[in-house]
Amino acid sequence: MDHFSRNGTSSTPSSTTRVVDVLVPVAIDQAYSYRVPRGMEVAPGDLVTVPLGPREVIAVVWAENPAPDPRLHNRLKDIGEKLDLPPLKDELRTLVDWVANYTLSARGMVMRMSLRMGEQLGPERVRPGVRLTGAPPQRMTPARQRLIAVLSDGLLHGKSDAAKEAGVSAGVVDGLVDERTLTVEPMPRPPPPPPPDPDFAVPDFSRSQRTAVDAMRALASNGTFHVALLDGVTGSGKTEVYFEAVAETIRRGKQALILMPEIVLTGQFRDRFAARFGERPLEWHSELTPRTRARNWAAIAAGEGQVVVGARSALFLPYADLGLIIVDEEHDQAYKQDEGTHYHARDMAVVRAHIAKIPIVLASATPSVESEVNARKGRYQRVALTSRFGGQHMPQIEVIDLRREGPPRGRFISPRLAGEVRAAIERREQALLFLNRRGYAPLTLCRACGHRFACTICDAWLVDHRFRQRLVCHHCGFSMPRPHQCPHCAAEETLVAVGPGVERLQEEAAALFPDARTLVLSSDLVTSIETMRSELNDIAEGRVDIIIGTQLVAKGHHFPRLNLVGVIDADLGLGNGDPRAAERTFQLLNQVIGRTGREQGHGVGYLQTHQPEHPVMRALVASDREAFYASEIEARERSGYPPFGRLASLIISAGDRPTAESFARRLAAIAPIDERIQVLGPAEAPLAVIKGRYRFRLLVKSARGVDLSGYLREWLAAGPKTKGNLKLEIDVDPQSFL
DNA sequence: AGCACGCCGACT
DNA sequence: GTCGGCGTGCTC
Repeated sequence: MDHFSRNGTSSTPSSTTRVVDVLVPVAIDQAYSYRVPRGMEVAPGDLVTVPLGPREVIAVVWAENPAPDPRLHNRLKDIGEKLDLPPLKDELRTLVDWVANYTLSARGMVMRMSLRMGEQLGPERVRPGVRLTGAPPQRMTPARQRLIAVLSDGLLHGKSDAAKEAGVSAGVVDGLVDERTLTVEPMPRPPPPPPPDPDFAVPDFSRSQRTAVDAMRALASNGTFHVALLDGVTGSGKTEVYFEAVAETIRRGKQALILMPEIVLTGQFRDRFAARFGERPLEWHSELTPRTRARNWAAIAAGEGQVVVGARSALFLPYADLGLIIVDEEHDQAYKQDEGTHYHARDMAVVRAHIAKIPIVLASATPSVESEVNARKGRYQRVALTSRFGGQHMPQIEVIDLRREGPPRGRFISPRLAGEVRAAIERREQALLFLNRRGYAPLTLCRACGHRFACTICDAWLVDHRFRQRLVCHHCGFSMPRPHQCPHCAAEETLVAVGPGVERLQEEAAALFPDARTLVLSSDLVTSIETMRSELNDIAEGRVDIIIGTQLVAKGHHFPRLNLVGVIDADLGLGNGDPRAAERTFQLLNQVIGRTGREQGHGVGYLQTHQPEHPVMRALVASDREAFYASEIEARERSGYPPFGRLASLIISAGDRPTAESFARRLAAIAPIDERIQVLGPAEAPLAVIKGRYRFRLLVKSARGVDLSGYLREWLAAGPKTKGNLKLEIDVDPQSFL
């Protein structure tokens, strides 16, 4: 028992002292108990500050605690203060508990995602303004003259704005303030932007869109829990159609959340939104500055931000009155968070909609197999948009069999594809060469001794990046200068690049089409959103003939002059043992080829492949989506993979192999017996070493409908304690197997 | 001796 | 997650 009371706070609680359970934003699952100071009124959901160890944190009152643990009675501390912010609603607290339970992560960490408002919650900084009120200064200078001219209207100008407009430094402004020519007044706070106008510009919908539009409006006005799968091919006007559900939600005075997989989208998206609603939506993503983050958080909590466009973390925000969720590109893998709390934002969005009893729309041109099955079984309402808007045709797709008509050794563009690209350029059209591989070459080896350059701390080859003149590990970021000598046999200039990357493809394209203007779009070459925007603009304005890109080009960009896509290696994503490989390849290739023929209506896609008979290639060539889903659903059902069975993965990692392996074995050995559940492994994880950590994996496979989280919780509670640098990562419903 | 760094456990 | 405590090992 602690006899040394801290700060005199640990006096014996009298029967009148109220105690509440408070969830603190740290990696702790239980709520902690705090005393409520006399005169303070708190209720579950309230934001408070509490002392936690040596510091003070913002936390949330989670529940009343009428019977505090007697072992803690003299250690309970007081709540600091109650913050003047709207409380977290029941609905959000239930979601936090639900997600923490499902993902087996600490509730404190899940709650933290709702409190990500930055530390800038204090009152808005007042911007100083200046006004011309006094006599001209004794000494007039040209700079002072210009400033006075700018302020001659006698109105209040922002101090830095006025200086900028007059082309003078802030010192000149201060000088005139000292001379009493100008007076400083606080700038009034700019009024919040007007809410989006649901009737600003309602588009004329085509006949084929109208049914879908009606469904969207109906779902939004019913306002109850309901899941719709908005299934529309690229170019069918999906966005404009789901905007009608958003409009209806605004009319009902409620908030709408639009989730997006990649925030790069918001540039073009923002403009489309403004064209429809006359205002911009509120944004939420990791690139926000702390100030904007705090402001947007407060606006969302106060119900002022009526439409929020955000990345997955926007799901956990404390909306004052959420009435609709849209998950755009619902099939996108980027919705899965793979560190900290492992959650799938699309799935948790459905959970939130269910808890809040509101409608949700999942939109995609290539729905995830999970959502497709739900639509087929009638659990989700399917709202289909089957044709492209404005008379555009679906692209035609052809296979180039690399076994029969492949390029010469060391080259990657087949003669037929090269011919088609040449013809396109001659027709003054654009071509896109797609290769989902950054850098110059994925492997470098020594011709003399066979030495291969591998990362020293990961189980991966180093990727040659010629543009940066370095060999780079794509898993940990390690890099080294490109050597000229083999470190193994000391031979000079014997190193050869093996396999293609986009940089090498550009080299080949430049050799094949010396007069064409080429541009590489790859995430590692994107220095800023601004240059990316100007490059996209160059493409749109026709200043580029051949675009060479990775996955980055598949995401939502609109290339008006593009009519030809060549997929350099259509097999790249297949055959790495990942049960979702086929689905992902189908979605990615479909999306890339969907970039063509958006305006002139005769897009063609060429798939270079070694396996033209693969169901993915066949379905793409025949434009037969049904065939793909039918074969994929059948395969999943046969093997008991999601959504017909459930998976969880446990990754055990440690600084040395034996520690990781023996822990994994001990854990596997005590897995509770359950005839509906199989525990597979431990096996070395697909990437056995990352950042110097040795990784083993246990795969838990169960029938559909089994409470996997409950099973895992019970199992792990009885398991050996993780200690030292040994780490156990739990991923319920894993998406990727790497 | 003095301190940088890493590991460990507590946090109501 | 974040802090302090404490051990190890290295040095103006």
